[in-house]
Amino acid sequence: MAYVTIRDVAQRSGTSVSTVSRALNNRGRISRETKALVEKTAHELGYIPDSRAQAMRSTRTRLVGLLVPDIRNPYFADLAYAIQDTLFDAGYCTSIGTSSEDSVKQDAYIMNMLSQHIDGAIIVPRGGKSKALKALVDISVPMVFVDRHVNDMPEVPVVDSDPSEGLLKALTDLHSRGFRKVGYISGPILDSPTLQEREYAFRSAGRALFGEDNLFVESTSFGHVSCLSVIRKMRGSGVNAFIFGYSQDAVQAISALGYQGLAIGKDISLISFDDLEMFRLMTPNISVISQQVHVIGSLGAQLFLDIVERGRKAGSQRVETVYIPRGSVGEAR
Amino acid sequence: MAYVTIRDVAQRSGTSVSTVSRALNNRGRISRETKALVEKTAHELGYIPDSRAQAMRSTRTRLVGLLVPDIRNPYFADLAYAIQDTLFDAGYCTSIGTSSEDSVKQDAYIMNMLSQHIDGAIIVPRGGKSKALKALVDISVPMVFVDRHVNDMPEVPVVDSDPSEGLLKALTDLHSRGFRKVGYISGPILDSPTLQEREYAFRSAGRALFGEDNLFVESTSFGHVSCLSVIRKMRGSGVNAFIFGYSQDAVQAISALGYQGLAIGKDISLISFDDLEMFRLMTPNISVISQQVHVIGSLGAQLFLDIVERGRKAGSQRVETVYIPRGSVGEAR
DNA sequence: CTGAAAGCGCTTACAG
DNA sequence: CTGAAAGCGCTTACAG
Repeated sequence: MAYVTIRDVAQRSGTSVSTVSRALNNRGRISRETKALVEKTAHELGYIPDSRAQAMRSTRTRLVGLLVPDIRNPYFADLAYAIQDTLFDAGYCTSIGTSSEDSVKQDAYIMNMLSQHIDGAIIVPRGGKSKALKALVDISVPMVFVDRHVNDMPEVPVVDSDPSEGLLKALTDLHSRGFRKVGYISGPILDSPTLQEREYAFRSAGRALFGEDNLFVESTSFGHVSCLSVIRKMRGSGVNAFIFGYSQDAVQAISALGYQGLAIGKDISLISFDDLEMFRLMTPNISVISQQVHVIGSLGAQLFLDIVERGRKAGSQRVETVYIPRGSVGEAR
Repeated sequence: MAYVTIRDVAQRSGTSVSTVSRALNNRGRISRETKALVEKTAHELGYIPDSRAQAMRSTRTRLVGLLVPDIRNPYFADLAYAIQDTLFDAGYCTSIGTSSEDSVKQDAYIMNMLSQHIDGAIIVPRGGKSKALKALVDISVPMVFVDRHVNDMPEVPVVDSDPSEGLLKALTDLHSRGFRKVGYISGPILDSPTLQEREYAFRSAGRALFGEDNLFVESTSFGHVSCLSVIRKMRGSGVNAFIFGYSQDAVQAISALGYQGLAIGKDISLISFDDLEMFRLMTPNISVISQQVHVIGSLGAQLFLDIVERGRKAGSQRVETVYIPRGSVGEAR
């Protein structure tokens, strides 16, 4: 562990510490030759500036903390990727942490980030206004929430997804193909405002197009309600088109239906939320309502940069969902 | 942005900066009451130690850089999760970076990490011995490679996966169920030593059990070779049991076979590498050869901790794959 | 048991 | 255009 310091560079190039600093940062007046000499020496010695020391002087670390519930969830992985990508291009280093949907871990991670004097935080929050979240606001660390919001913290801008547009397009497609009844499997809705909002949006748009009586909605919140039995029941009522609010339910249903000899896109039509890679790999390709997670991520990062670099406190934004029709939706018969 | 410093705590508690430091770090002799007073004051003021300043004195940052090719790949997401989890419990903060399978980005990220004076790095390397990788070794930053190795860097310990055990068990299962021919779809093998090793291990174990002539191997390296056509061809030769070296091919095959009305686990038996969550959701559940990514991750982290905390330079280790039989394998007929 | 002082590696006014 | 000095927030010998 032998780091080269600015002092080493100064000695070797026969200049002073301050001259080296200026040469390397293009700040202040400096002669062409000195600059060239210093740069050459720094390179030869393999000098890497110590960003901690830099940060201590400038109160800028160019480090942002990103906190997601679980990086193993493809949705959050995509989100993290998009955010990190945008921030990297803006010269920021992103430190990704995982809260495991656990408020205690979330807070531990935030305190850790705070002790590194991050320039800001992008957070998919869980639970309410916790101690660490409050600390962030108290120290007035630039902050953006993504995908979810916290009830008592209206001062923090939020970028999340608006399900209505995608659902409307999906329902319109089903209707135009002759379906007159639609089933909606809303997933484990209990603890998830996101899933709740999707169900609500489904009901609103569905009512107008199909009429209240032709909407069949069921959640899989409770362990004993299997997504398959729900589908069977609905099919008994003449439902042949389904929308899944929760993509895991869709994955489960698709293979089970195939196994039962039902052809997707012919015997049964279905659409799922979330444009997962596997949906594009399957036969037939699965129609989806995409949250455009990449847009959410880069927009969240943009909002953050607006606050940090331009001191502009942007308002919350919603990203429209988009319906992507593919082979899993056929004609009604 | 108003951070409370150690000086604030000293003033408020009527002590000195050094006393506060000692009280909070349990170092040196200190009276019970002073310690209690300082702790109380620190808490009241919401003091968060500046870890950059701490690090500058102690030459330890408790920060480790983790570099994976793409966090959106479920395998790497699992790996990152396991590593971060282990390191977190040991008191380290993990900064996850993404190289996008791009040597330039990889190097940029490493230099960035280096400038934060990380205590070490855990890396899924791509390509050969790059400049930044060399810099890490030069500064003798503790380092471990995971999942892959770099040819010219034998000094860096590697934790990766050994495909043979799992393959042997999988093949034995197929044989005991009466299958006498096996197909192996090896995936886009061209640039992947991992996939190459799997195919090689399949051939070795398969030869002993089934005989050279009953092994059918095909890669999907080239865009125009579809995994489905390969399966069709092999079935024409009387093959009804398949092993997939590359899980994406399996996902694709499973839904396509279901769509064609073939029942998995009855008409056709299959096993895939990688214990993906979706394989456990499908009907029937898909038998897999698990890399035990969680074990690889925590072992990698352990190896790293051995180096950093105990100065013990551990050797490379291989993690056995494990065969997990499930419903997608039936009896031959 | 406690405080004043030095120093980690940098940047930034301030002289010259 | 260049160098000496102060100071960012902390820890750690060193006196007392």
